[in-house]
Amino acid sequence: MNHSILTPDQRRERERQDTRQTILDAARELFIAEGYDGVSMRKVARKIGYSPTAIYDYFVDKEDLFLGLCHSDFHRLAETFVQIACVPDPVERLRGIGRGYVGFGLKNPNHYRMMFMTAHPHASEGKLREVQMGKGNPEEDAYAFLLLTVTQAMEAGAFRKDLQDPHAVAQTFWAGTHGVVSLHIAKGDDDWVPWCPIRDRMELMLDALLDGLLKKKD
Amino acid sequence: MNHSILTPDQRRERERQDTRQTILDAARELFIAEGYDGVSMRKVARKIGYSPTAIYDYFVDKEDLFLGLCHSDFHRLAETFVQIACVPDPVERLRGIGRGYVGFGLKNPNHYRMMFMTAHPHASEGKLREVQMGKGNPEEDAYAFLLLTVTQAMEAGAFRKDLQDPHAVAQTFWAGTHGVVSLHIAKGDDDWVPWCPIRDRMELMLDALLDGLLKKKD
DNA sequence: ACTGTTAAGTTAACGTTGTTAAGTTAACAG
DNA sequence: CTGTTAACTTAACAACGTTAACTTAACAGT
Repeated sequence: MNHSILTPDQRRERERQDTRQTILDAARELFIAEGYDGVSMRKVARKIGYSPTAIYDYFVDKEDLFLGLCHSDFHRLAETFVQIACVPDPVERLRGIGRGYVGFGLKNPNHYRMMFMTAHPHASEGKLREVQMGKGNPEEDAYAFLLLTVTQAMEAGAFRKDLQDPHAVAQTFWAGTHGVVSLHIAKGDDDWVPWCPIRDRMELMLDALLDGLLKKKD
Repeated sequence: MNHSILTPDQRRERERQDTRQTILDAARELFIAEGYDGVSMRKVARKIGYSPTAIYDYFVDKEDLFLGLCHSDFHRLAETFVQIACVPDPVERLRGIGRGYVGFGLKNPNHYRMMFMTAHPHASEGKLREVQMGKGNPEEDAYAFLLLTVTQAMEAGAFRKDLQDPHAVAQTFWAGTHGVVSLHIAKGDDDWVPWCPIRDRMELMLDALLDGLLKKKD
């Protein structure tokens, strides 16, 4: 092990990343359990035995801390999509993307909420956040992957011929799957709507939406 | 005017409702402009020249105040739907419901957010809230109206014959429209996705989803 | 006209929040 | 040995939602 030959600078940098990760781990556990508003900086600090203000040496504010978590979740989402890339039929691939997307939201409801159900001011003020969240990051990659798949299906002549804009199709597909998962997260516990099983809703959405977008075989 | 023949009890009750409405009006304006988290009880009170705690004589807490606003918004949404009831073709009526629903969300994004994009604990604790938000209120009515329209279209034989559960169809339709409007509210300002016009997205969603649900004419 | 009750509204306060400023401590570089 | 810097702490600020205790005025009953 090259443990002892590290320069002090290197060692300090590694310790810094370790501490950063410790904060992230504790914060993740809390955010998953209690949601964004249910977690305070003081709670996170108490959990790792630090003072609340120490966190500000690693994250500029509370949102930045949560965004740090979302960052790796975007990565996981993109990884899910990459696994789907090997499915040969582009339409089947689309279905897989939909299932992966909904499944991701059901597994990480609080992060999904932060990622896709709350507006971030990011673009208008700070530029640091633009770099962190802007084009080229995993979220962009996820949309880019969806767009690519739609384009491939389009080139294969799978869609209705009046559908020429891959963005329109991709965004509609996204909206459909997002509707299923976000409605479930926000309202799935309300018992005055006799909800069908979430899996059925997902499959029906994929079936109907794709069927309505695809070229009719006659 | 029967102003002077009111008993003191009646007059006081009317004044109470007036004050309540004053609070609601001020709160609405603020909530629409600044969103739920951007508004504090103190801000509302300052706007109407009352002390912050006076509001608590009319609303049990901040959420209750906002729910009071949502209440009338649900009413307005239901009214929009009632206007659609006269459209003869049930499928066209469904399309109208979708347009009305999305339009409502675009016009009242902050209220839409509170109504459909945030989970309320309501069911598990207080019973006052159950009465206010439970079955029979306009939100239920809106869903009931959608369900009724779906059922009518189903009885008219408009849907694929493998679709037997009107709840499944209604919830999928809801999810589709909700996906369009909620994604726009949460992410419509992000410029790293080249969004199509929201109206196009809505129409394509309605087209594709309905087409995928309806019986094929062959 | 006096009295008790009640509603409407106030001020003061509690505990919590996100965040900043200033200070401490220890490790490093020259 | 000294100056610098990173890591971390304590103290504090302003704002929050909310409660408790109080004042003020209008009413009902006698």
